[in-house]
Amino acid sequence: MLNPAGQGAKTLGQNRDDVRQHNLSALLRMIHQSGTVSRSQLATSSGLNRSTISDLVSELGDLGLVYETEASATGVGRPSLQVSASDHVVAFAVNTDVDAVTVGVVTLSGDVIAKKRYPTANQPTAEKAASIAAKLISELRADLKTGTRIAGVGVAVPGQVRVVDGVIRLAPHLDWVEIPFGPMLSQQTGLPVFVDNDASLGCVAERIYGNAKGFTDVVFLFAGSGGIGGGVVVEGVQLRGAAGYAGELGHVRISGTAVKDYSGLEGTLESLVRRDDLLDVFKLYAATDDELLVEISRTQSVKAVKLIESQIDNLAAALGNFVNIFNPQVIILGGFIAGLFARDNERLLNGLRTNSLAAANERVIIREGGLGSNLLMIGAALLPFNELTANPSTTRLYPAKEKAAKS
Amino acid sequence: MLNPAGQGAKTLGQNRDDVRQHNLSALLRMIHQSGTVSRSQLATSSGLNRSTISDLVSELGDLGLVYETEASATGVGRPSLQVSASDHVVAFAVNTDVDAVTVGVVTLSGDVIAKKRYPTANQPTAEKAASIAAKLISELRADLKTGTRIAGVGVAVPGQVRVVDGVIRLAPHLDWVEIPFGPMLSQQTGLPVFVDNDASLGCVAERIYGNAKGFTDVVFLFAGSGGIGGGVVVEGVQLRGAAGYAGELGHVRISGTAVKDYSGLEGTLESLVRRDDLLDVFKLYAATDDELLVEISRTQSVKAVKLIESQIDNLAAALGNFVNIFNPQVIILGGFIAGLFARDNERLLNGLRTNSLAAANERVIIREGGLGSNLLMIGAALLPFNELTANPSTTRLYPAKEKAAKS
DNA sequence: GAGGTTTGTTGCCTGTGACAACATAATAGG
DNA sequence: CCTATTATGTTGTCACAGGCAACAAACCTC
Repeated sequence: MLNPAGQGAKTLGQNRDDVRQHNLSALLRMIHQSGTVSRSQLATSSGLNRSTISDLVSELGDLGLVYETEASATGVGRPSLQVSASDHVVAFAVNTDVDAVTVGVVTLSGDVIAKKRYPTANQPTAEKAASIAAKLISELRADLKTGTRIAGVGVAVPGQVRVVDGVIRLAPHLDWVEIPFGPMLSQQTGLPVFVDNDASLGCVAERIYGNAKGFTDVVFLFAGSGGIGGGVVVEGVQLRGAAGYAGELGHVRISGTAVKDYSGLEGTLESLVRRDDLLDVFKLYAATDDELLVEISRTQSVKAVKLIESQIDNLAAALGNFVNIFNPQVIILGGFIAGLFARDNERLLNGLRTNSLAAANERVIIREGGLGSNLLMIGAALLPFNELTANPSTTRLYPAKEKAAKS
Repeated sequence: MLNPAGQGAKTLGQNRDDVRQHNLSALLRMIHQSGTVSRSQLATSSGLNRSTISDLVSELGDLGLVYETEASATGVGRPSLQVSASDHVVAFAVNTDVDAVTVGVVTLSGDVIAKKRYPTANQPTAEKAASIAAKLISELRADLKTGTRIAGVGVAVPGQVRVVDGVIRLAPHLDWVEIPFGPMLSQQTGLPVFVDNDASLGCVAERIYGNAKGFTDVVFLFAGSGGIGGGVVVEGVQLRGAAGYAGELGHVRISGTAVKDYSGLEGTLESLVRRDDLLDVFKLYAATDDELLVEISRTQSVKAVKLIESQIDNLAAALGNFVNIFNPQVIILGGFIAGLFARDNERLLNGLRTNSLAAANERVIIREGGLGSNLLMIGAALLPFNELTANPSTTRLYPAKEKAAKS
């Protein structure tokens, strides 16, 4: 080995077989992210020859991952065939939250075709959550159309996840510590399971299907009942860090105050911009996000306005940090902080400007998220689909009916 | 185009000719970063066949970029040929600082074989700095051995740089705003010029040649007379951001205090950990870094110790943020903050732990930089060399004697 | 010196994508 | 309705890069 810390995987040489795999993978990724693309678009985007595209697409078709349809003509010349991702290839998306376990079925074409939510009284234990998830997956699996094939399971967890082996290191709101959730669920379902942080997955989902679509440098911030999570995409690549814990944007310190957040850190964004404070001032208890957003947008109460302004200022300070650090093209806000932005975007933008360097902030766009309640379903499903698109011809797919499953 | 914001360059298809270029590039990069590698190491690291390595290396040899030597035997079996980066291929490294312009000559093998420093009374104007740099380059170029070829010029600037076109957006300590420094210097030297932020280059240099060698996730923090700069490497790739302004770690806000830094931002790391404050407390004026480091390490003055501890605490808060955000394997400190760490590493490590999440901080290593005064020379030279290693067979090299230069 | 081991070299082979020529399907214009 | 034009799909051929096997070379051990 040249390097002590395991570098080199990126600069490896490329033997001849890899080219085909690389190209298959590149095409499938384009098709997956776009849903439907014409062959000619594939050719121009990839730089590959028409004949090569033809060959590769037919191989993807043979693998059952895509299908072609004839398009109605739009201009001169022979109309190009439309290539679409198959909706007979699906992934299960799991979200373990404080008050429920949700499982969805997402097609390779990007649609959420089924979703089941299983409410839990308190925070479930990891074992409980895993068995609920396995049960829901089993039910949903039984309902799948014959011939449907399954790429795997993606799990979105509000906490820090060691991505390589699917171990949840710490999910503070669920009170889970060092849980091998991936292996647990894999054993119960017989499917490959991938686990990642919920906000990171939300970020990737927004980048591919949502309001950050097409951007290469994205900062995503999601505020829910469990604090503030973040995700970052840098030059089109998800920021994971050495072990996969990167992107904990809610725990960034912006103040010297001694207020602590859920993880015991002081003066962090999460400790200063709290959903509960808003609920308090509105005298709302157990409100949905929609109700909260309505209150934020219409309140005239002096006290509430003051709180909102203070939260906006703190949010601006944090966003300023992120702009200085990442120089993103777009910042996506989700949850109630999107409401703060909607309430007074001028104040947030001005605050952002005073808290960051002009060169970095001058082109930043701030937007609300665009995927709504399906955000985490789509994000989680991307995990198995990414595996599939990376290795289209070698990734194993699993049948809908479990009896046929064997290694 | 599939995407509105110009993605896709990464997922492009790969036509057949690219494979050769990719492999040539991969091999040259390995050789460049290691200085000397055996052919068998190249084969195992790259996964390419012996015969292919032989072919590719001989092509690199024909290009004059590498040469082979026979190694003394170390074990059983036929000894493998050693492949070394040529020291007849050089790059000029330029550092424009507040008090001097420095130009060095760096070989592809990684040695700084010449260096000239031209002190300036005050901050030079950009025009002045460019003409000084051009003059030094011309002198150094005349002294080069015949047959030496030049890859280009790399410039390290303490400020924000738009990397794509070499425009310095803002260098506060030099008082430069919106300066097309790259084009200016390119015109005067007739050589391709690449410009980047000094701390970012320092980070990359430390990662390839210094104390972060072999790590893939690195946070670099450098504190000099002009404030605190930072650089980040994520999964082996330099963090640049959308326009190349990312990594401004010195301007990260960690406190609500109203102290402003050089760029007018409040409560930032740079505003709270100041070199001038240390000089004040030691009653040192215009001290070198070495003198300052000695004082930091040996002082017993209560006032000084208090200041040092406060700076360590603030530094720890900032490092905690970076750990939460990037989850790095190693943090490299340069300048006087390395002295703070050396003075009381326990305090810094404890502070880091209380300011970051356990999962992310548990494996972080903190080290001082290892490249000393050559840091920026090596870092800046990497810019033209990276261009060369990316395209070994198509990058044009320039002769040592200027008269032979023609487009 | 014989045998084992690792590496460099040579010649041949395979697979992959480029390319050109042709076929096909649309629009534009008379 | 027919032709010209444009854009795309299809087919067969070709060039070229890297794999592979066999051999040669250089080292170690016994």
